[in-house]
Formats: sequence, C-alpha cells, structure tokens
Amino acid sequence: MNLHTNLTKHIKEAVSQNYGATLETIEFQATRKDFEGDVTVVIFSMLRTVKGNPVQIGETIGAYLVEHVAEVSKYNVVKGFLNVVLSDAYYLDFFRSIQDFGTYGRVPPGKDAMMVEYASPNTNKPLHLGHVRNVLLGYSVAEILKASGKKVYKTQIINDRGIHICKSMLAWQRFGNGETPESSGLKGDTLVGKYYVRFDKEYKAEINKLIEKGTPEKEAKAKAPILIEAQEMLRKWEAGDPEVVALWKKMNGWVYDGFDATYENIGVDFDKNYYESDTYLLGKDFIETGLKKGVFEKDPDGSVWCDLTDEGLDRKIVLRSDGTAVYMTQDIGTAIQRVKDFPDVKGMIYTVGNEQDYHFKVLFLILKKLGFSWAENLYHLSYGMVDLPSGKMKSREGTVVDADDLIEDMVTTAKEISEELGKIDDFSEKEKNQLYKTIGLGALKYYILKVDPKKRILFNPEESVDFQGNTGPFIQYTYARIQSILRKAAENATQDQEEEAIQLHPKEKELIKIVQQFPETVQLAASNYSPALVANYTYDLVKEFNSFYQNVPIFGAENPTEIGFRVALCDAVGNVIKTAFSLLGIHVPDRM
RNA sequence: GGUCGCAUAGCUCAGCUGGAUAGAGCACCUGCCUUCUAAGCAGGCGGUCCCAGGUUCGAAUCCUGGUGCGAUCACCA
Repeated sequence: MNLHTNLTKHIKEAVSQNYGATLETIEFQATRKDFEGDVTVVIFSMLRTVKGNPVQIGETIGAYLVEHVAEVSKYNVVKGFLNVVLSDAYYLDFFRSIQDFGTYGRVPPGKDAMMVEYASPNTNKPLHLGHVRNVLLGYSVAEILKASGKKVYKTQIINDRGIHICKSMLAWQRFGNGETPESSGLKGDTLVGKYYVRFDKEYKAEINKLIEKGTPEKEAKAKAPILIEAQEMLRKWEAGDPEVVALWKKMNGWVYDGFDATYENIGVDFDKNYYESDTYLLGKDFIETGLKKGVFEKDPDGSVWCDLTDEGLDRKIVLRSDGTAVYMTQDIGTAIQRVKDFPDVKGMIYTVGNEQDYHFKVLFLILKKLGFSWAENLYHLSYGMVDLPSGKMKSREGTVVDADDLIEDMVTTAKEISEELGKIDDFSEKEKNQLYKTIGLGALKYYILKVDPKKRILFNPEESVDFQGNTGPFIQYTYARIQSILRKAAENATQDQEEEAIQLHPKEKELIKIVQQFPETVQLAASNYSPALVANYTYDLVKEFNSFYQNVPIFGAENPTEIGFRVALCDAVGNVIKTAFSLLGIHVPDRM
C-alpha cells in the first residue's frame, strides 16, 4: 500500500476513535527543511470537522501513527502542523524496490497516441533562435509524453508555398547569377534566406522611389513593381507554371538540406513531415459538411463564416467569397488528414508561439463543433517570444540570431572552458569535439527549457549563456562525477560480505526522497506539457547530490555494506539525471 | 477600445491542488583542492512577492478593480 493512503487510513482512524469525527480528505505536504520530519500533516484544515486545539489534535494523531504505522518512527507538532518522521527502513525498502534504474520514471507506452507538431518553418529563410525554442519545446514535450506512457508521433508542417518563398525566388532569379550552395559554399537555407533579405532591400528601395515621386506610402507599398512581380509568380505557381515550379523545387530542395543539417545538429527528429503545398487545399471539402451541420453559414457574397459570438469570440471566415481557402480552412483540413493517416491518434499538440493563441482557440472550437472526438484533446503549446535587447527579431531586416551560429558559439564556449580546465587532455580530437558539442548544446537547451514556456525570454547574445550554477553543464558535470565514482567502484569491486545494518545519513535520506519524486514529476510535466518542471526537478536533485558528494565520504564509509549502498545511490541518481535529461533532449558525458 | 498572457532579490528564474520564517543561480563578500572531477561545496549580503480592496484560521498563490509590458482582434500566413 502506498504510504499516503496508509497514513490517511490511520489518521482517519485516530480522529474517529478520539474525536468521533469523520474526515473527508487529509492534506499532506513535504516537511520544510527547518523542521524535523519527512511528511507533514496539516491539522488546520481538519478544524472544521474536528473540534479542539490543533496542537492537541496533532499530538493525538502523531502518537497514534507511531503506534500503528510501522514506517512512522517519530513525530513533532508545531502550531497546526504534525511533522512525521519516517524510518530509515521505509526509505531503504523503497530504494531496494526500484528494479531497474535505467527505466525508472518511464511508463511503457499504451495504445493511445498523441501527435506533437513543432518546428513548422517557412522555407524562405534559415532557422533562428525563435525556432530553436519551438523545436526544443516540442521535442521535449514529445519525449515527456512518451515517458509518461503515451505513444507519440512527432510531426512538422513545412510552409513551403506562398508569397514569402516567391520573394526569395524572384530575388535569386534577378540577382543570384545562378549562385548555388555548391558554388557559394553557403548552406542552402542560408543562401535562400540571403535572397529573402535582398528582396526586402529592393522592395524598400522601390517604395522610397515611389514616395519621392509623390505616391502615398500605402499605395507605394502595394504597387512596388517587385512585389507585383512576386505576386505574379505566386499566381504562376498556383497555375502550375513549369518554370516557376522547377525553380521552387530547386530552391526548396536547398532549404531542406539546410534544415536537415540544423535539425541533426540540434538533435531533433520527426516521424512525419507534412507540406503545405500538399495540404493547403484540404479543408475546403469540409466546408460543405459544416454548412450542412449548421456549424457554418454562408453570406450573400458567397463567403463562409463560423459564428462564435456565443462563445465570446467573433465571427471567423473559413472560405473567401471567391471560394479560396484561408489559413483556418487549411488547418481544419490538415488536422482531419492527420487522424486519417494515424488512426490511433487521440489528440494533438501544436507547438506554436503565443501570437497565435486566438487562432488556435478558434480552430479547436470549430473542430469540436464539427463533432470530432479527438477535438476534445487538442492543446496549443503556446510559448512566449524570444526577444533580443534590441527588440523583436526580424528575418527581413537580418536582425536574427541564426540557429547554426548560436550553436557554434555555444560549442566554442564549451571548448574554451574545457581547455582551460584541462581535465580531458587525454581525449582524442574526435572525443573532445563530441564533448564540446554535448556541453554547448546542453547549456543552450537547458537555458531555454528551464523557463516556463508561457514566459517570454530575453536573450542577450552579448552575455553568454552561463555554464555555472543552475545550468546544463553543472548537471552534466555532476553526472560525469558520478560516472567517475562508478568506474572506481567497478575497479574496487569486492565480493559479498556480511551485510551490516545501514543508518541513513540525512543527506542520503534527502536524496532518496528526491529520487522517489521522479516518476510523479514526469507525470506532472506531461499533464502540464512543461519541460521546465523536469529541468527544475533535475536541478534540485543534482544540487542535493553535490552536497552529499562533498559532505559524505563514499569509499571512506564505515563498512563495505555502506560503501555498496552509497555507490548504488550514486548509480540511481546518475540514471535519473540521464533519463531526465533525455526528456529534455540533452546528452550526458561520462567525463568532462 | 474588446479579449488573452505576464509582473517575485540589482539581473535571470523556482514557488505543486491556498499553509510554517518566500527559495535558487548570476553578481558582490568569506572560507574550503597532498583524500571519490573546485563547471563544485559551506556560509554572508540582498525582498512594499506591481498597487488597492475582498474571501479565509491562513494569500506570492483564489476573487474584484486598477497600473505597466507583450500579444491578438484581416476575405494575411
């Protein structure tokens, strides 16, 4: 029986025997560090049903628990709090009950699947810091869901068509002189992004020229010849013009090569890609269904709307008067398509920035109204923008932190610190580079994931990401320390000796307590879609471990039984760190 | 203007369903490497938890109102 249920049962008994009252629920919390105890029972909340002095009640219950519950060894009462001390045996039993440290905290996947969408880039420019947050969040949430017992499909929808791509295409056609990734040595996505910026430059110049000639600004923006030409190119694409389509395929191909390299570098993957060019017409078919069901209504001009005013929202257009689809139409169609492709999918998670909160609120509502069962399990994993001290990042103006550059910087910093410390001088070049990457990426990923997704992040490229304190490298470092202990233990392995009784050191007890919380932390992180909970948990564990490490001798313990236990504890902590970090997409090194 | 989100130490962030004296890291100051990796440990300094009301035995947490910042409210994506 679970400890809390057991305690609950006996507390109820104590109260009914001594006060003749029946408690509905009992409130437990972890005992604060400043008091002796492991579990605290809040007496205050009982006072409505149990009449009496809280201290007195606490004493009565405490005495009863010591007498009737084997795991309870002592108690003390402070004001309305009953602090219960659990026996060492309870913690040791729990620790020994962990069958396999390697899988501890994970639940095997069940039947129901979730689809997690993340990344979803436009193909006119390389990935930047904003995408990095998106990708890290989406990947991590997918991994957390898997660990919590769900089957998961990771997906992205690649926005490979539209006016933005045509802008890059046009600028390349006009100014590129046939430049290719091979000829320029540039990554494909970087190359295409270069022409997107070039387009904007030309466009702005044309606007200024028009304004100088006396054209009003608004009109100038709409009538700049280069924009008109890009729009014409989009029309040709939609009409299937062979030349335009060929150029589109060529340049998108470059971009995909670039994206693949970046994804691999970051260490994220997808089970299925969707392309907007395949899906942008989906959804139109469901307009008719929606109209029949009365979910949608048609205006006299032929446009179709969904009236959400009863839900406190506005009317939303789902089909233009000329019969063409809007973004919403596409998203409706794509969602339906995904469930067709993966029939076991019972819900979907969309990792998209918070500027689209309203869009997803509407989308989910419409899908519910259309009556899909899975529409009940849709979640918009909304996250705050990543801003620079100078303000918002703008691809067009080139004021972005490029993902590849950022990773390279982090790896370089890791290298500098490692070389300065000189602990891995015996590593081969290959091993060193591998380690720098592990640490650099670890620093970046942890830095981003430890923050609550809802909050916006201010990223200052001038101040480098920390490698000390509450950081990825600190946690990786602790893992490496543990591996060092395990290596030493393996060398000094002794044969079985007589078992001696173990008395837990307070730090050992604390560590076991935190280890014990890991499975529930994974579940909590899954139900909240929050990698930050995993990150913060890991930090707490590691902080406690380092305190243990530096204050309690391991190989200098009293007897072999104790040494064995402490080594096993290190092993357990190491495994939890490894698993937790894998949920964040972060690797851990054996040495650093 | 309507709607949504955020506001905690100089800076970056925790704070679970309301609970004890609000916690970490960075920065600053003091100690600790002939003993398991000092990317560490032990300690110090640092707070009107945006403001004002309310609910409660008890509020950073819940409710109402306000302030500030951000987002959004297109036959754009």
